[in-house]
Amino acid sequence: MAMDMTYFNEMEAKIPHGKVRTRFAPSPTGYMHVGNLRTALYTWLIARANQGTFILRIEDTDQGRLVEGATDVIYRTMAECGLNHDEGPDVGGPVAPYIQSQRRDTYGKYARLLVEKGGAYYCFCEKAESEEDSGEFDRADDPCRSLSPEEAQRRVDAGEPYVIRQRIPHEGTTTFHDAIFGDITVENKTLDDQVLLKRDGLPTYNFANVIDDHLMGITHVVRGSEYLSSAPKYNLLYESFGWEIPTYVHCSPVMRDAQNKMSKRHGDPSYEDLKERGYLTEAILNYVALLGWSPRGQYAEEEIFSLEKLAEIFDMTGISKSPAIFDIAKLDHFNAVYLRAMTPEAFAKVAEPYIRQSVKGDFDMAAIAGLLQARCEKLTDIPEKVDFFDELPEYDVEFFTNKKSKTDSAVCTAMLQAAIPALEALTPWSQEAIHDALVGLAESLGVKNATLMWPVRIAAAGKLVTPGGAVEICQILGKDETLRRLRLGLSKLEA
RNA sequence: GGCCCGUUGGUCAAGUGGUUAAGACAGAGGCCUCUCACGCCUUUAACAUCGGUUCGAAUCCGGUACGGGUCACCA
Repeated sequence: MAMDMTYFNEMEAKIPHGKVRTRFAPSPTGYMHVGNLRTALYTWLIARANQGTFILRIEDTDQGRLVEGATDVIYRTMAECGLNHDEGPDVGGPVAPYIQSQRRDTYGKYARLLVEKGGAYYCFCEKAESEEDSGEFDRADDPCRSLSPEEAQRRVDAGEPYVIRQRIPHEGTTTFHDAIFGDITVENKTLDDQVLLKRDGLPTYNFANVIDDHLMGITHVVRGSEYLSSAPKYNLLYESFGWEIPTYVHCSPVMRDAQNKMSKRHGDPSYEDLKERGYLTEAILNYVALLGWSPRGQYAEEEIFSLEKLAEIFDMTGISKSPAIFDIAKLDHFNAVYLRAMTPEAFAKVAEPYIRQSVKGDFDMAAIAGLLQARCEKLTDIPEKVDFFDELPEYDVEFFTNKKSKTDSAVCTAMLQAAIPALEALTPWSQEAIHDALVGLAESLGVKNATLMWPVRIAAAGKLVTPGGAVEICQILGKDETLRRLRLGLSKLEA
């Protein structure tokens, strides 16, 4: 009884050929791990570096794990990162649908086709729960494997529940090639007859992947190295179907430490968490790109790359085999580099909301941002640094004493006594004017700049460490508020 | 336990038989300087281990150790 091949012929006819096609296929869990983001990035880069097509596919076969709004997180993250897709659930494409739950009948048809071709068989065994952790590895042959096709068909027709299992040869070896790991050979007897189609008619992940990747014309299968050991079974599947085998690109995981992967469960940050912690998208992407990949040749000594530049120079042979530990300190550095590289205007724009967290008063935001740009690694560093503008903090008179500036309370008293009238007389309250006045004053008093600047800054800010010096702070504070604070400092010293 | 994979400074990593074994982050020291930063300079620190091949090995081959993955009707 020959199968009607019309359906399959139609499906095959739709497959695009000739161009590199990659896919990112997340399952919608509600957030993007750093590892996922990196996989998405590499997948996108392989497509872009080869003028290929990048596809987004949603793997939602596990209905029990569906999370509300989870696909939105994926769309938003991808869009925010600039990892635009050419085909996907939202934009459609020639091999739609791109959501696995909408493709379910396809898998069943292909599973039965595979049975027909001899690469799979019906299995009527009860779910074997006993063998869970039996510690046994040489599992006995499944009894259904040797059922005659007629017998199996008869039981299927009789309505007996079944699964479809892959028929793995007992003898020989299977070799597959991975772009990162090279050739890997395993003995077929170490492979088991995995379930392809579950009792409920839904495909297992491994089967759905093979079917979808083939029908969508995927040329490069990029995924985590945890799938390395199932790759031989994929090859056997492709061979049974008589399909072309794609290029495998297995990526080692991003680790939190030497032995654990990054995980939400351990509190490791997702992409969204990192954004919330004050990191820029560009910095995150740049860092993540280099976590497990490095450019060769002329770019080997550089590490600041825009997404566009990466798309130009990315070469998947630079992906490393060993896992990489996520180092937040290095991300801090990348973020700082990106922050400093922004134009003052652009920086002021992203910084303002953070400045506003602690500065409600009417101050020059651009000027405050100017103080901050070279002084923060993360945007979240900001609020704490500028909290003295709105309100002068309570501070200890001891702050006035500083060895390096050669100040103590007596010196500071004298300095403030001289500084107050000098500043009071200033008409244009500009940075330049304040600077000239104070530097001139220091000179006429015969002290070094620091000796005068220190008490002025302490009195103006009430903090030992501030972004910017006395001049900038006074300017931003305004004349009245500066004088008020300096007088307050003086009375503190005289008390 | 079987099978598979990995191992260059604390971290990311370059390196593909001959190098003083890059570079970056972090650390240390210094310069600059009105505090802190920025910037600049200097500096500490590595080929897991044992054998083999070779005139010569981080690079090739084996053993060992350590780490990871996988062995689901999960993805």
